[in-house]
Amino acid sequence: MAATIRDVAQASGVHVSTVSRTFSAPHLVNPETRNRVLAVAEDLGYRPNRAARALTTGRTHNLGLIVADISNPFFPPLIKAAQAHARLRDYHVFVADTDEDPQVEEELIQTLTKQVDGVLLCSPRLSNRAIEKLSEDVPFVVVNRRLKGMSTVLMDVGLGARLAIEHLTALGHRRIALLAGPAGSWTSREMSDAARAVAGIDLAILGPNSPTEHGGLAAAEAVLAADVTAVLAYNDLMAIGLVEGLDERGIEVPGRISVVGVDDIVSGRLTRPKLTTVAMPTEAAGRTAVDLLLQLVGAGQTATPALATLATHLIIRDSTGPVPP
Amino acid sequence: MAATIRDVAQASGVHVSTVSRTFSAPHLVNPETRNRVLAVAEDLGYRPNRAARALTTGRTHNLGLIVADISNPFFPPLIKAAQAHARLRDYHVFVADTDEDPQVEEELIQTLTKQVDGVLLCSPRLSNRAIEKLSEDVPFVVVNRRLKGMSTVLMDVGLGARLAIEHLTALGHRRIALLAGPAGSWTSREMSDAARAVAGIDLAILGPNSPTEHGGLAAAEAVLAADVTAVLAYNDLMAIGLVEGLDERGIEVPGRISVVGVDDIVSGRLTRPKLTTVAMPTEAAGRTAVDLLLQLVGAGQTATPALATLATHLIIRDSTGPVPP
DNA sequence: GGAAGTTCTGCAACCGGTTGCACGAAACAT
DNA sequence: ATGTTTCGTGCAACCGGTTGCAGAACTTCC
Repeated sequence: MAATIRDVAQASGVHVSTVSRTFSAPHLVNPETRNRVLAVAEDLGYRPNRAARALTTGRTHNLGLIVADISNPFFPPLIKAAQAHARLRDYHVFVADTDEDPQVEEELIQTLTKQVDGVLLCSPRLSNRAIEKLSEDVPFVVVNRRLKGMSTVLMDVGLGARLAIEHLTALGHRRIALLAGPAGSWTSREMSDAARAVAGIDLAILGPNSPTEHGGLAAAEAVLAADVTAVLAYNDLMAIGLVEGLDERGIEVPGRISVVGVDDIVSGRLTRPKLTTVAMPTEAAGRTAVDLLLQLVGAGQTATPALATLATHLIIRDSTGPVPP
Repeated sequence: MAATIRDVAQASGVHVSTVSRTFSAPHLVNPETRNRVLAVAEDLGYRPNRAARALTTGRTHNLGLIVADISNPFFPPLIKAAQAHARLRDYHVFVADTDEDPQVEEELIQTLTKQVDGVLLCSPRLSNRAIEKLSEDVPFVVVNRRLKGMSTVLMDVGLGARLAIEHLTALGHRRIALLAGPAGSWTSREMSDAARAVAGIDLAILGPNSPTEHGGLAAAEAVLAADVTAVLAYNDLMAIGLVEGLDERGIEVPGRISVVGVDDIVSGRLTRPKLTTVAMPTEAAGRTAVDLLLQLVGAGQTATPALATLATHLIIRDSTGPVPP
């Protein structure tokens, strides 16, 4: 089997504690000894066993990352960035998918708790109370949900919504629909609040809707009934679905109706017309979340929760145009 | 801190070993005692510490899942399925992204080795020799690469390529280009072998190319130079990029050139024209891989490597049409 | 030359579980 | 009544590291 610390100790004629220190506190051991130990360790292919180390130190050097749906194209860049960033700091990442089920989410967190130093919760579906309860056991960073007393990374989707609406009003649109997301989504509420705050427009809020292509497709009828010239959708998938639905009914985008999405997923750049959208700083969010979490982990219970708000920006492509005459 | 096995033992007036058995070998303990212990455990919120358990049993109940690029839309469904399937069997999954870098891949596997019972390697970029070497330390299942003596899940992309080519020939195409993927990709070689085996066509193999939208875009010129009427691309991303590149040059798809992709990613259903493509059984692959891996883990070194080949099928949409006159 | 530091290493307990072994009590057979 | 099983539980060693404490060897300073 794989070499243990005792094999190395024996082979290099020192006590196990010296070998241990060679790896976890090198400055405490004589350079000469250290080199000898390192040489032997290298020779035997020894690598410290993280699970064993975790047992005494209480630090697993693992993080948990929980998302509602890995297949939603919004998440992979975040996961990727978080994972890469964590790796640089010598942390591994468990990724778990809750399938949008709060029950699963809770179980997952509970079984993961003992194995990680902290958990990244992305767009959680759990209630605030449940999250607060669970956070007694393990540090959390929440992404895309405001939760007092907890470290949080927010993407300023309110800003994005305002930019989008302003872009539309600049094009002459006055009657605008907001295609809302799932009920209870923080993001969705944030968007409608921001949109309502823009003066001089006539806003129709439609929803809640499923945050998928299909949800957008299904909403086409409601959009037409609302008699608007422009739509801001909860996310790109819905926007794409909506364009499809409008197309089926012979409504041109952006000729008759302009459409704006949110997320800037890859697909949005590939559809015709190319989607005007609010770009989310997902990679930055992943990295920031890991930073905040490690900060929390390092600080122990004395931690002050931090709040990071990341700016969003509007990407103007081909799905928006001047209001028809 | 969280309750340990000793807390439970004390509170229920039995020895720690009895508590341990209550969880890991219930049949060995008197039902009455067991219930008492369980009640106390429940009361104290006790959950067994997996890391500690791993130390003695040698089973971590964790799996590693290594992919080249989480952001490539081909992977998330596989990750999702694998992760969900593993969870049902009480396994957690580390997901790591190598950024297509063999070096990173190797390091990742090495640091993960001690923490997992087995590793799922998806479309590895490492050399066969390196993989064989690493497999001495931990069981592997390789997805999308044939490796003798190792458990393997293959998606029959050769079949897919043949179906695609036959579809094209049925439409009258004779001069067909194959847009290859990265050098050293098993999938890519498999596709060209299968394509070459189809009689009666004039096949141009173009590549290697980067397996991204940009790679497809960049290949547009080469495709035109090859003077073909149809193209089979290594994957959907490239196919979409290619359609884009052709469009920029005023070449209609499928009017002048037909294009077929591989993977059936969501984006392919959203582009205009909708992409004809070879659908890959990614979810099934994820589940099968987990099954094979756990089988291997259970069997110890006596394991016989297994090979699972999953069928692919062709989805005909709008990017292919009859050969132009 | 002796006291007071430094620096390095060893000892042993500990982290939170698991498990082979032994032993006492109850159940069964003779 | 005695001998043999079976069952349930306790004991203690062990998994592979970490770490507080103690002491040996070597400096440094008066």
